Amino acid sequence: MSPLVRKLEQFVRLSSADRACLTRAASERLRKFGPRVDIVREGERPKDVQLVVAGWACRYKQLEDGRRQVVSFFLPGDSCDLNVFILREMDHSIGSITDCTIADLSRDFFEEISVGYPRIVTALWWESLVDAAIQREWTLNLGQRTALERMAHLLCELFFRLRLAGLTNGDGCDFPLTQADLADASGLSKVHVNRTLQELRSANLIVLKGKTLVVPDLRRLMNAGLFNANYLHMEREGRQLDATE
Amino acid sequence: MSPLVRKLEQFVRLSSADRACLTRAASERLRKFGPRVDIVREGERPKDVQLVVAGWACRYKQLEDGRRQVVSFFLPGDSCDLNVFILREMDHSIGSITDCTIADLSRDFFEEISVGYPRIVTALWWESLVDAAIQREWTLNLGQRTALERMAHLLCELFFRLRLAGLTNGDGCDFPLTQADLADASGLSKVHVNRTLQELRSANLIVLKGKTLVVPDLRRLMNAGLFNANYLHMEREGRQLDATE
DNA sequence: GAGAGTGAATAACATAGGTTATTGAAATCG
DNA sequence: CGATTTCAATAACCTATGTTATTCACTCTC
Repeated sequence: MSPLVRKLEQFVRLSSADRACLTRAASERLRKFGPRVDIVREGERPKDVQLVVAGWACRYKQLEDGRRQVVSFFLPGDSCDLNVFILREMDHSIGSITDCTIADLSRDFFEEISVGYPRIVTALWWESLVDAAIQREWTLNLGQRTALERMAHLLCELFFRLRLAGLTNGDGCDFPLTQADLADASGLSKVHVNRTLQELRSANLIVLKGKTLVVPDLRRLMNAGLFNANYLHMEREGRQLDATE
Repeated sequence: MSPLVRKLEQFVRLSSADRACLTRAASERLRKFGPRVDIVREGERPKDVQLVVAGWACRYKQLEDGRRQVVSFFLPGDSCDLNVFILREMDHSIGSITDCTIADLSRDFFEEISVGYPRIVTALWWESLVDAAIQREWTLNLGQRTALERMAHLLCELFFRLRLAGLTNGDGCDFPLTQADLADASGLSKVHVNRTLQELRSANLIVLKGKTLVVPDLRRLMNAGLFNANYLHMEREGRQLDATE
């Protein structure tokens, strides 16, 4: 099952027609990108909604003097704002981190689902509300948490989101971010990210080596990051996920 | 003309029926709140969409140890996320800053406009995309800008948004935020907010006294805050606003 | 109109995190 | 396979911002 379907099913029960519709959307109009290239650039007119079918990407904003902030990560199954096409120009860029496969979803696709696939519409609404909640949480993260808390929080969030998309194996996951990426996302310097990761390692909160992250005890990492998963809204009426599901 | 209508008309041309519909929505189911009280609390089930008819409010998140982050401000005419009612619980609180009048917009209202008022739907889409863009800009603000830039940027944003809603007079506006509010919003300490405001004052970038803000030269304040208004998407096809309109 | 509370200003001092530079180990490449 | 680039680690030093405390000016209230 694709990460997208898997993720959306955490919130809405989808029919097999729904799943087929999503699978089709994620297999047409594909574009492939190498690592660390721009997929969409600030200032361009948004034409489609981008769905990440495979690979990691990020949204980022940059100041004239080069300071750069990653404002969110795209994991497989994530897409950018619905309905962006009503805007005149992008206020941020989207860049790949790893090799990426992107599906472009047209305006027509959204018109199609809005008449024939109400559950998909609900699921996409849910996704966009979660995206907004994540962005608020990042504001809290950058504004209030210390370097150690901030890094622990970020790693928790990524781990939860990967797990939701079915991309973890046990307590580990692929982790292609460099320390420079983490610095851009956390508002810390590269050097301090390094120090902070050392600290997390020596407390046995993470094992991060090569491009693999292992979280031996998620509860402890959550505590270190003051992480409360409520903002990810991983619930469907009538059931709940707990941290270990 | 109400701040809401005035703001939405910056983006979409509304008919008089559209305007009447919005005006009606903003006059039914009103609740009044005193200053500095909670309007919605984290953990509650969202039942309606809140529209601020009058007064200033904010969204905020708090850590267990009391650290508090204001993640956005609500000015008159602003509303919280569309479709929140599909979520089970709020991941943040909404609190008043001044005396506030809030209109509760029901699910039914949104169903009504989605069949009969397509321009309002487009306008609300635009608003929610702008909200998302503002939240990303705050992420950049907290992650990369220095204290001085950050404060200048925040003041620029508020000034632009107030002007869009018709709530400025010339180069001045009401400004009910305390230095503690600014601290919670900017991730700085109260003391440093004070220092930073002094600095902005002595550079003649702002005149802030009592509950009034005057921006003698908006261009200069924008430069100081590395402020680029593109993320507010204040444009309608076929026309543009410039900084002085 | 004295007392209580809130918001702003300022000072003295402390520290978390930034900066610059160097080195080594892996990837990547021609 | 050696050359080049990228990424991670570490050290020495620095500064922007935080902390704690005090005072002053208002405004509210009884």
